[in-house]
Amino acid sequence: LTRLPRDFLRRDSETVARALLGQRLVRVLDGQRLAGRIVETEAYLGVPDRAAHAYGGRHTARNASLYADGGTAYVYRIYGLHHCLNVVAGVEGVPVAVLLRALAPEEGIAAMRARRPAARRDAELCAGPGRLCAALGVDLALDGADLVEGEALFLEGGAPVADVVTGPRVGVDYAGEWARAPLRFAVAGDPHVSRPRPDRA
DNA sequence: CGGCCGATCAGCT
DNA sequence: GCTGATCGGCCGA
Repeated sequence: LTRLPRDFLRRDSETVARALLGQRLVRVLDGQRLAGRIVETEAYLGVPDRAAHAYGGRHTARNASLYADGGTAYVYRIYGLHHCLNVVAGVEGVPVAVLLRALAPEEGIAAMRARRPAARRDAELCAGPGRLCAALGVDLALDGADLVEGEALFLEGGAPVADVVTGPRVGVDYAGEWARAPLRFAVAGDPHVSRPRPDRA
């Protein structure tokens, strides 16, 4: 139940993406804790990364949070209706981040189910970036939130993860070589990971 | 279980 | 205009 310190997040995004596996994401909604263990992430490397929203230094109203200090939340809407939550890594001015793709639900599971009636099993509640946001009630109102000191959405330390698998990032085929780079990370064999699963060890 | 399709919108990849 | 760092419902097998 100890919070992750900011320096944990002020590193390069690939390091942070690996290190976040096994840590906990906590959302406080109506005074209740909804929480889960992070089991799947993707690293976005910023300016040189064709798949990243900050590719080529792009800096707009939508992605402004990417340029904030490590530990800030970057939330954006995708396909018009879903949301994705990123943990900004690095330091202020460096637009690198880690997309949170899946959680193993631990606390407030009934509340998550109420928000996601389509989920058939607990393993599907937070298996996917849009599903995770729906289950925890994360939307654009939390864009720019402080995940280190904030009260509504924050990160807590968890158990270290021994086996990590890697694979290509999802949905970025347009990004050429960058699409195939092994920048997706998951806890090996964890049933709460989204599909398609990464394979390489 | 796998594949297709519609939903819905901000920034142009 | 077109298209995503997506999901869920519906179809057929």
